[in-house]
Amino acid sequence: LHQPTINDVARLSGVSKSTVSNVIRGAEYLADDTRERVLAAIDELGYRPNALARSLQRRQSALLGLVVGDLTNPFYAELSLLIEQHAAQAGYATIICNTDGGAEAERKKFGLLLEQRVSGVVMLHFSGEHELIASAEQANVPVVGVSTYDRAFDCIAIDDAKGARLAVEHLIGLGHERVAYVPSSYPEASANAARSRGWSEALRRAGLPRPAVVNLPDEADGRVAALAELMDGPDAPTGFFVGNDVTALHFVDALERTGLSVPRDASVVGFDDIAVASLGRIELTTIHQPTHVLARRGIERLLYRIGAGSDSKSGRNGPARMKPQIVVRASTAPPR
Amino acid sequence: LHQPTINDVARLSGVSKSTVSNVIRGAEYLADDTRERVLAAIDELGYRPNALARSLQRRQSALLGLVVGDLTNPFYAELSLLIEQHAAQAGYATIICNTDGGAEAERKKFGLLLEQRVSGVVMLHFSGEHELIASAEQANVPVVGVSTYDRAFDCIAIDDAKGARLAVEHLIGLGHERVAYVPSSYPEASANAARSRGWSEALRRAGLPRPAVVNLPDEADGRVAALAELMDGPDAPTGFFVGNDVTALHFVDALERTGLSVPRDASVVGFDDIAVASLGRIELTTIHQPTHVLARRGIERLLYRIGAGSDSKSGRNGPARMKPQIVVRASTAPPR
DNA sequence: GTGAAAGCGCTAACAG
DNA sequence: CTGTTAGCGCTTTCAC
Repeated sequence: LHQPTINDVARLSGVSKSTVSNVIRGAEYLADDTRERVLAAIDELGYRPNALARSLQRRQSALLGLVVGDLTNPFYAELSLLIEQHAAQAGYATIICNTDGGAEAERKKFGLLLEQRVSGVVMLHFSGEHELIASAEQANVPVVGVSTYDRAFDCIAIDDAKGARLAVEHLIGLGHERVAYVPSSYPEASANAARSRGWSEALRRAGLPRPAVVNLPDEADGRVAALAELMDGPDAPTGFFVGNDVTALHFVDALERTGLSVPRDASVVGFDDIAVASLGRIELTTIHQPTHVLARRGIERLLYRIGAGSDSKSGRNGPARMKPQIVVRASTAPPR
Repeated sequence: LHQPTINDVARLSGVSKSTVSNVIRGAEYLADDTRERVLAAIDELGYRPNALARSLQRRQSALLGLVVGDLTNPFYAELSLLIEQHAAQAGYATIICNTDGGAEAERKKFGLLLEQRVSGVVMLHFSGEHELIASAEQANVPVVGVSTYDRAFDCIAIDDAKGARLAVEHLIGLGHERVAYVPSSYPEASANAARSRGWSEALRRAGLPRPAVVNLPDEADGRVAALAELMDGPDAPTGFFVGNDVTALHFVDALERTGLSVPRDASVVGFDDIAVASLGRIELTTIHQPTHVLARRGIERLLYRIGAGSDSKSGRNGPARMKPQIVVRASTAPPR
C-alpha cells in the first residue's frame, strides 16, 4: 500500500539502510555480490528513491524554477522547451511558472518556488521587483535571466539596443524617413526600453525625426481603428519597428485590415524570429535571437552558480550580450 | 547562513514548534496574541516553510507533473499555460516535461516525476507505454489525459473522429471528391488514428474513394518536392484534411512553394484552431478545440482524484469527449 | 566493506 | 489553547 522505502529494500536484501543508500548513490568499495542482491531487491520491489527525503537531507533539491511571462509566445515556448531539456539532462526537474507579465503573479509564484526549495531559477521575464531577487539570493538560490536583462541578476541576452538599431537602419537603408516604434504588447520592461533606445539612436544618427511611439489597444477591432487613423495623414510613418514578432504579426494583420498592404504601403520589422515568421504567407523581416545559445549558456551559468554553492558571489558575472542578426524577408521594401 | 526553520521562529517568539506549525497551517483555537507574536517572528526572520519537509511528512507533495509532446506547438503551449494556472490556483506547482513525442524521453521523465513524488500527472501526449501509467497508479499517483485519449487513464478530449468528419464533410460539401488525409508530423498516435478513422468514415458515407495518406518528409525542401510530385497527376487530391494546424501551416506553405495556391488549387482544413490560424494572411479553416474547457476539466478531474486519495478507483470515469466545431475561414473553397 | 546512529524541517496525535 | 513526542525516507559520519 505504501511505496517501498529504502528500509524495505534493506530488509529484503538482508543488508542495512546505509548499504542500500550506498548502492543507490553508486558509492565505491562495494562488494559485487552485495550490490547485486540490493539491485535485485530494488527492482523486485519497484523501489524508487524519494527525492523529497533526499533533498531534505541534502539541503539541496533537484528542482529548478522557470519564470515565463507568456508561454503562449512561441519565442518563450521555445526557450522554455530548451531550458527544460538542458535541466533534465543535468538531472533537474523544471517547475514552470507563468506570470502573464504581472508583478503580483510573479511575486506569488516566486514564493512558491522558494518554498519548494528550488536550487535555482531562470527568469525569462522580470517585472523589476528587486526584493524578489534579493530574497532568493539570501536564501542562497541563484537567479539568472535569459533573454531578459536586469542588473539584479546574471543574465544572458541579446543586445537589444543593437538589434533595434539593425532593424531601423535596415528600414532607413531602404529609404524610409518616418520610422515609428511599436512596443510589444506584453511589456518586457527592460527589453522594450533598450529596443526603444536603439530605435531613437539609429534615427538620431541618421538625422531623422522621431515619430510618436505607436501604442495600440489590446483587442483587434480597436487596433484596426487606431491604425486606420494613424495611417491617414500625409505624415504617417512608412516604416515600423515592432517590439516582438507576435506583436508584429498582429500589427501587420491590423494594417492590412485597414486596407493597406505590407510591404507596399508600409514596411514592418519584428524581433525574435519565431518559427512562423518564415512562412511564405508571412515572410516577416525580423531580428533573429539565438535561442539555443541563450538557453544553453543560461543553464550553464545557473548550474555553475548552484555548484559554486556557498563560495559566495564567486560566480557573479557581468551580463553576457549576444550579437543580434537581422533576417531580411518580405515585410520590408522601399517606401512608395 | 542557513534558512530559518520553524525552530528559529519558535525560539524567537517563545513558543513551541507545534504552535508555530499551527499558526502556519491556520489551525483553529489559537490565542490571538500568540498568533501575532508568531507572525511577527516569521516575517522578522523572513521564514518560509520548507515544502520538502512538509511533503515528506504529509506523504503528499504540492507538485503536479505535466507531460507535453511538443511545447513548441502553440496548441500545447496554451494548454500548458492554462493547466499551470489552474494548478497554481489550487496551490500546486507544475513540473513540466517535454518528451519530443519519444517513448524513451517519456519513460525517463515520467520516472523523474514519480521520484519527485508528484501528486498527480497530466498527459498532453502519451506514447502508449501502459506500464508507465500502471506504475503511477500503483504508486497512488493519478494520471489524466488532456486532449489525448487512452484507455489507460482518465481523459478529457475532443471527439477526434467527429472533428475529422466535420472537416471532411465541409470539403465534400464544397464539391471536393478527392480528399486526402495528411497526418500531423508529431505523431499523436491515438489522435491521429481517430482522425484518420473519421476521415475515411466521412468518405465512405459520401461514397467517395479514399486517396492514399499523404506522409510528408520532415524537412522543408523534401516536403516541397514530394508535394510537387503528388499534385502533378490529374487525379491529385483537391482537398486536404491535415492532422493539426502546425502541420497544416507547413503544408500550405509547401503547396504554395510548388507554385500552387490555396484555396484556388487546393483546399486545406487543419485541426486545433491555434491563434495564428485566424491571421488575415493565414485564414486557416480548422476544427476548434476548446482549450479552456479541456484544461479546466482535466485539472478538476485530477484534483478530484488526488483528493479522493486512497478510496481507490472511486474517481475513475469513462473518457469525456467534447463536441468539436469547425471554423470556416479562407483556406477552403470549391475545387476548380 | 558494512552497520549504527543522528538528524534534515516539518506534522500530527496526544497530553496537559 | 500549547507543548511533548515520534517519526516521514534518506544521507552521512564514524566505528567495527
